[in-house]
Amino acid sequence: MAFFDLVFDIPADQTFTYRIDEKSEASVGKRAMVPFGNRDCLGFIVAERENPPEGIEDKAIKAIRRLVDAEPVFDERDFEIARWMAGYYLCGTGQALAAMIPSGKKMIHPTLPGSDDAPDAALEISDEQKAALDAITGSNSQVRMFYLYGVTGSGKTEVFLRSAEAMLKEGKSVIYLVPEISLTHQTADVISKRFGSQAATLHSAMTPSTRLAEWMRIRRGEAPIVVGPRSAVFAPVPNLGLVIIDEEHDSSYKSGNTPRYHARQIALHRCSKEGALLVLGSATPSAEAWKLMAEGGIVRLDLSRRLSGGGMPEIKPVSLAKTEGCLSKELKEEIRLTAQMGRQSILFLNRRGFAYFYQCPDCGWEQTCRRCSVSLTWHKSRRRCICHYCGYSEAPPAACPKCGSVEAGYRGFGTEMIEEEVRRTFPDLRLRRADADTTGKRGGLEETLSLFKTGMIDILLGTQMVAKGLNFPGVRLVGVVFADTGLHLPDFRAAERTFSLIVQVAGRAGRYFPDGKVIVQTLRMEDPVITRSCALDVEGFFKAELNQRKALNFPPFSRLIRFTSRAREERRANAAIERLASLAKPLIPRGADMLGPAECPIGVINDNFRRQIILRSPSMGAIHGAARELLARYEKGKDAKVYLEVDVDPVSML
DNA sequence: ATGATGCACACT
DNA sequence: GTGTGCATCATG
Repeated sequence: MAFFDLVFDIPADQTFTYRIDEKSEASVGKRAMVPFGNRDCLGFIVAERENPPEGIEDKAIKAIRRLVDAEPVFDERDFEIARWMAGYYLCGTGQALAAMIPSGKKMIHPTLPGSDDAPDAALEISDEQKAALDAITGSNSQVRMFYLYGVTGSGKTEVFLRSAEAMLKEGKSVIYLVPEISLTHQTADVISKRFGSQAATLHSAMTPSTRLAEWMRIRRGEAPIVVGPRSAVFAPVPNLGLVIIDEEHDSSYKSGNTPRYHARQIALHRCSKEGALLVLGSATPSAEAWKLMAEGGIVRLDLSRRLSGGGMPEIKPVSLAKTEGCLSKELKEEIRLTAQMGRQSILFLNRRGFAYFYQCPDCGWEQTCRRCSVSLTWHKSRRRCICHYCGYSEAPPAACPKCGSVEAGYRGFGTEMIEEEVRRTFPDLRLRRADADTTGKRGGLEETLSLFKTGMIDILLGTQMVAKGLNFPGVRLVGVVFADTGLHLPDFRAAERTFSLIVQVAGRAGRYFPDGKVIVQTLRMEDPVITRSCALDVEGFFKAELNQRKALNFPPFSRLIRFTSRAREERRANAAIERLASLAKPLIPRGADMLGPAECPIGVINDNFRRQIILRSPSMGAIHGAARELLARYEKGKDAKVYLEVDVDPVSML
């Protein structure tokens, strides 16, 4: 008789012991179906033991029903990552393992795409690219982190690829992360083509069984380069030498459900544990990365020039003040002109408007919280403007305090509304909308994009997702319909995201049509976020933004852990967060503080009321213990019908 | 997470 | 005296 400890995909961090006949194939690293409570559950075998644990009768030990895997799917290194994740992200070890390992049961081998014939003839690379490559490949053991900072089209990808090649030559493995695969498909294809069958791709579109087959191929060392979205950071490559994170600023690297890990954080941990190099890259780094570069923790490698020699398109901020509807005179003229030239326009709405905000339509002034620097959200029911970080609220002003306008009121902006106006203004032009509503059906986006590519559409109107569709030669004009939308979000990263988005849009636009034009509509002509993004002044933006963050003690100058209570009934959500807050108070260490309790920026989602507290501290170490203890104490007398969510290093604060 | 179990109040 | 709803508890 042999005994094994298993963990499950449940929040409780506890191992359970099972028995099995001696002759069986059970071993650490395999998964097994076992009776758990009343039902059968998939568990991860994490340890073997001689005897059942103390205090548990032999007859209480159940037998493993059957083994799922013929060979182990995880090893000691994976398990270490899982334990670290459980500690860092305050989840169960089993939950961490479940997030890492593809859920497939049997392995279905994917049909290998393409063949590995001749890689493209070696292109010449620029001096800058060469310098960057040399820095990376020649890095001594001291320097482990690099950032390829450069505009779209400056040849980051080629440097990434060559760094990877150099690493493979040394017999080491590479993990190459790209943002959500659905829209970065081509990137992944380019990479896997270049490396032929040496590359494994871990799509989110693959079935779990196919993914598991790839996972095992990677683990056997048959694919030393792995390309994929955030979950690929767990790829079980032997002898990891390099992790590349392309478009490092992209928020899809942060998981949206438990465990809410950030691929960058996991990569950091893996690289230091496994002695690998970390190379990040973007034209618009995250504030975290920028600060690290400034401090020298990450070596910044600049790619300042566009390879094709093309310049940037003209980026013109245009005021929306005193504009009826949502299309300025300039934008209308440019749309008309573009159509006359037989070319295409993209109208870009940077976010689906959700929140009503209190704002002056004449000068763009709006209420912000003095302590948190976020916009106050207008609450119609309470007739107050409320800060979602600290709960501060004030009455809406009768007139704009800045320009005296009495037109101030709440307003929103939606794609439907814009669509209608564009159709009305340009009845002769073919318009197509691409957003979550219209692409919900399978292939919707693909179809729209291919119609657009073949010139069957004159104007493409859409959200985030069309930003990636900018690589069409027929496009001349990009209009950012309302750049301020993102700025209204009650999130301390609002400015960063808005800035990043505009620069990205402009960058992509310029890559393919340097003769083109970008119009950025705004009510805040003098807002530094708008002016700096239109001037592509990344340095200037971060200088100001980091000063601001420092003054207000937000990341990257502090670390956050956010607790959210969620309940059908408002009073339950309130009671839970109040209790949590009072439990938290005595646990807060010196130098740390607590924000809230307050309503979440989106106070109700799906008929669930949401409340939050945020623990903040200069270092994660200082609040980790407190958060752990808080969770333990809270769970003791946990509130009924209330769900508690924990988010370490939250990215979206909504 | 998830489902069994035990308890309170309601109603045939 | 049984039935329904919800809170509590344990899962090996």
